[in-house]
Amino acid sequence: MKTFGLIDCNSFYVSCEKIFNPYLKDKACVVLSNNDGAVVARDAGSKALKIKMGQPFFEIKDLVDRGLVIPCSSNYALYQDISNRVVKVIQSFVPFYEIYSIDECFVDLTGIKESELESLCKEIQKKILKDVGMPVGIGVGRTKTLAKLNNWASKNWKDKTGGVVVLIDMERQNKLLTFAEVNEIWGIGNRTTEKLKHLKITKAKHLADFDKQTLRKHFNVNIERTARELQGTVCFSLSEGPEPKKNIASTRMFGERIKELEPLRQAVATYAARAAVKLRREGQLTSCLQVFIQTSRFDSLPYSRTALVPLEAPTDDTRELIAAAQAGLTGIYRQGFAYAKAGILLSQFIDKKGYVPDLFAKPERRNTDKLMSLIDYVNRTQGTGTIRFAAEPENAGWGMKREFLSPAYTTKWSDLLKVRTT
DNA sequence: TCTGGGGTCCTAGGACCC
DNA sequence: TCTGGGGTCCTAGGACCC
Repeated sequence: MKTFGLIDCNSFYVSCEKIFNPYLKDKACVVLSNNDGAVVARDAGSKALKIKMGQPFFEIKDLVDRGLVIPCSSNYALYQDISNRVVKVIQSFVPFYEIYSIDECFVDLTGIKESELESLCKEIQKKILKDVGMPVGIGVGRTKTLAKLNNWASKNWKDKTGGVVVLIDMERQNKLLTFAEVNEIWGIGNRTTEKLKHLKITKAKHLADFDKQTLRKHFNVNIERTARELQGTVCFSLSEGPEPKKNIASTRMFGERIKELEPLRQAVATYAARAAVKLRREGQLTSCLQVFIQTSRFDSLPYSRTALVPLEAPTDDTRELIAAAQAGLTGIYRQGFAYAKAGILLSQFIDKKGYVPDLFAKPERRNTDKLMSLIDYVNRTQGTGTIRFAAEPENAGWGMKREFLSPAYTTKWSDLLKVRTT
């Protein structure tokens, strides 16, 4: 029998901001998306103010102006660093874990006595809070789906549970399943919840008990697996070590609308360069690049096109990707629209190790690796943007708006927190 | 005026093959 | 009037996740 745990940071982005800014501690606080467009993270205080996930900033601006809620622009460098620190603590307790997202981590607790699980979890929780300053909730169950649901319970009944819910005994687990709505289950979204209603499935327990054949026929194999997991049968196992990515995207809304081709060419080049860095970090070559541009989906006259640019040979060379992106853009750009967003998608990867170049490959490719790894090295150690391609502008008018940005407390010497002693 | 970004997996259907 | 069967591969679109 297996035992899984899920460790999940509470209001992760907001908690990161609060670690370094004690002023925020007792305030209601939200973190905004790129361009300060919408709310992407809320703490208990902002939830109490009925601020919703994804709510546009202008709708809560009034609350901000009245000082009832403090906004922060998103600061991903900070969040990633805090995330790494949390994982480090987890590592020191558990050898087998899966980093599921920036704020969640599955752990394999198989073999630990049922009577000891709760105290172990409390200890992990305490240590993460003490060493990193991050509050977490922990759910433990017989499958990943159950661990996730128990984690939800740990947050939903935080006061009663202290943020730790361990359910190994299936009778007790089933009690929770009769309480929990079906849309609280991992893998069951809005659409599926609506469809399940027609089958009179509204609680987690209904789904667990439902005929698996019928589920598979009406939905798909994953819904069937989810239902089995609710009964305690392991269908999803821990995947250790990150799988190689199958797609890489780099997309952004612009800080302001763009009408002309030239700034679009710059934007697309900038995103292509960013995607290329991710690609090289993965050790992959791409054979296909997609570039898209779109107006706002709220526009009365929307326009959205994607160009698919096959590459002559698999590559991770920024120069080739920029050229491909701009060539694709030329084909889809139409005058007369106010573009709000553009992006690059890379797909169809080949592992770089073991790739044998085509007999007819262009000879200049030979310089690629040295040049690219030098650029990556300089940018990694001296700061992003130290070396740019000419196609990428230094300061673009359409660049990101981040009005409420916190300092890079942990990743930039100049932003280090200062402590004054008097 | 102002509405996120980056992923994964599954399925249906078309193209193509023998 | 009649019009194979079975297989693979690829893509677009849908649904989900954080």
